[in-house]
Amino acid sequence: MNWSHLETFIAIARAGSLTGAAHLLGTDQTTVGRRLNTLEADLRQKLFKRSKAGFLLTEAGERVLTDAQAVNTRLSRMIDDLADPDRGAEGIVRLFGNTWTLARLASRGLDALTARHPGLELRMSGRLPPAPLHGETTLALWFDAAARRPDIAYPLANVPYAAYCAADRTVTHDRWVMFRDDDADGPSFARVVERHIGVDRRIVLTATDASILAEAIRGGAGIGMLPTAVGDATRGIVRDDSCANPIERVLHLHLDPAIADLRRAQVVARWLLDAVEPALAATPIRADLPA
Amino acid sequence: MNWSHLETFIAIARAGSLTGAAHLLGTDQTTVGRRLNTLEADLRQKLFKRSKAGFLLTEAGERVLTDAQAVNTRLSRMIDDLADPDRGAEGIVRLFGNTWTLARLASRGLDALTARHPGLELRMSGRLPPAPLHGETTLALWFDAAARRPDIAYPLANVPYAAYCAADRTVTHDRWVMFRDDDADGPSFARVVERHIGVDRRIVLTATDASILAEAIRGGAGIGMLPTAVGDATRGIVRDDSCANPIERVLHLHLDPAIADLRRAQVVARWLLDAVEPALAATPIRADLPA
DNA sequence: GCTTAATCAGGCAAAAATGCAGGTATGGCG
DNA sequence: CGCCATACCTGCATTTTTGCCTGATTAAGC
Repeated sequence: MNWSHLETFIAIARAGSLTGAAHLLGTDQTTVGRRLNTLEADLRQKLFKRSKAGFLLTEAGERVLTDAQAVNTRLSRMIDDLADPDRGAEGIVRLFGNTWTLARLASRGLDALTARHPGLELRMSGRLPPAPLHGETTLALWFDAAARRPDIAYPLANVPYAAYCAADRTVTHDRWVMFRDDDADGPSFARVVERHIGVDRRIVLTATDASILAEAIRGGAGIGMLPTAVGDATRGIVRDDSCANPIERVLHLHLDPAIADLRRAQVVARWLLDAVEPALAATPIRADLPA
Repeated sequence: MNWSHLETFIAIARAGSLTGAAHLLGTDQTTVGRRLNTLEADLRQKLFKRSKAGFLLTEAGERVLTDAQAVNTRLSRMIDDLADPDRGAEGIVRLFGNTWTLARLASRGLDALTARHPGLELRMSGRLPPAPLHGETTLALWFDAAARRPDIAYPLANVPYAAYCAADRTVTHDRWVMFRDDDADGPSFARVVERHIGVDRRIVLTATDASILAEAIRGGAGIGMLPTAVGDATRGIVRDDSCANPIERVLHLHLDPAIADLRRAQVVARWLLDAVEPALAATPIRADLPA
C-alpha cells in the first residue's frame, strides 16, 4: 500500500468529490480517481459509495478515515516540531470568518506577517467551513457562535458596534438594516439588536456581512448597527448614537486543540491578536491561547 | 512530503545501509538513496549521519523514526482490522529461532498453514534479530532467554532433551559436545548441562545448533544432550540415558505486544502451538497468548 | 602496501504515474 | 421532453520515477 494515497483519500472524504479533492490537492481529478481505485484495490475494500450526492464514506471508509486523520495530524506535528525555529512558519493556514472581518484584517500587518514567514500560505474564506476540517490547520473568527465539534472558542477581542445612518439624508429612525446569518448556529446577533433598538422598528434588509449593510445605509435604506471600524471607514455614512447606544460583541477565535500548538497556527493566532485593534477598532482580550 | 518515503526511511534505519534497506523493501539501492535524499530535502533535516559504520540516525532522525514507527504500526493494525475475516491472513511474518527448531517446525503442518492463508509469507531466520524490529510482525522462539526490549516471552512448550551417542562406537563417557551461543543473552544452557553431567567431563565441541551437534555425535566426536526430536530422527545415533538423565527446556515465544493482535501474528502463533508437539516431541503449554 | 569486498553515487533506458483531451452519464430546469 | 451544467471515466503524450550498469570510495585482510 502506498501511504501517500491516504492523503488523497482524506481529501476526497473532505471534498465529497474527486474534482473537489483534486482542487484541494492541486492535482488532476483523474489522478485522484486512479489513486482511490488503487487504494481500494490494495485494501480490498470499497471506501466510498458512489452516489448521486457524491462520494459518501462506507463503514470501512469511516474507519480508514479515522486512522488516516490520526496519521495526518501526527505527521503534521512531526514536520512542525522538526522545522528550524529560526526559519519562518510554513504551510497552509485556513482562516474562516465574516467577509468584512477578514477584509479589514487583511489590510493590517499582513505584509509583515508574510515577509516574516515566506512559506506561510493564508487562505481566507468568508463562508462557513463546509465540513469539519479535522486535521487541517484551520482558524475561525466568529462572534458569539459556539465552536463546532473539535474546536474550542477563545475570546479574542471586544469589538465595538454603533448605529450609523446616511450622512446626506434625513434620519428616519424607524427603518433599519440588520445583520443576520440563518446558517450560523449559536445565539443570534439579530435578536440582540432587536431588543437593543426596540421592537417597533421596521427591518427593511438583513444581510450576512457588515460591508453589505454599510453600502445599504449609505444608499439610504435605513439605519444599522455596524462595527465602528466599518462604519467609520465608509464614506457617506455617519455615526449617530442618538438612534441606539453603542454595544460590544466578543470576537472568538475557534481553534482545534489538536493543531493549536502547530507553529503556523500560533503565528497566525498571534498576528490576529495584534491586528484586531487597528483593524477592528477592538480591544484585544489577552486570551490564554495554548502555548 | 511523500508519506511513503517514511517507509523507506524506517527500512534504512533498521538495516543501517541503503543496500540492506533495498533488500528489505525488495527494491533497488539507488531508489532507496534517492528517496532518502528527497525526504531529507523536504524536511530540511539530515536524518542520518553517513559514517564509515553505515547510516546512523541523527537526533532529528531519532525523532522522525519514533513517529514513523507509530504511523507504521497504526497502519498495520488498520489494514489488519480491515481485512475480510473469511480470507486468510496476509502479510509478512518473521520467525526467529534456532535452526533445528525452525527446520523441524517447517516440516509439520506448514503446508496446511500456507494453504489456508495463501497471502501469508513466513520468513524464518536461524540467527538473532540484528536490530530491534519494532513494528515488523516478528515472532521468536528461544529457550530460557529473556525477551528483548518491547517483546514479552510466553512459555510455549516443554521440550525434552536426552543424551545421545554414536550407535556404532564404543561409548566414551568423558567426551561431550554441547550447545552454546555466546551471542545470546539470558541464562546459559551450557551452564545447566555442565552441572547436569558433572564437571569432570571434557567438552570437545560446542555449537550453536542441535543439528550440528547431532552430526558430531554421529561422527563419534562424543556424547551430547540433544532434543529427543532431533536425536531420535538422526540415523546413526542412539539415546543413552545412562550417560545423563533426560531434562526439559521451556521454549518461549517472544512477541511484541504492539503487534500481538495482528491477525497474521495470531495465526502463526496458533500454528506454532499446534506444531511443537509433533515437531519437537514437546508438550505444549497452553499459554495465555493475547486474544 | 596491495588486494578484496562492500557500499554509495551518477548516467541512461525502461516502466510507471500524471495531465490533458474527449466521451459519457446524471440531475436540474424550463 | 430536450437542453445545460456538472462530474466522472478512458486513450494518449509527457513527465517523473525506477532499475541496471558503471565507476569511485572506503574498510578489512593478508
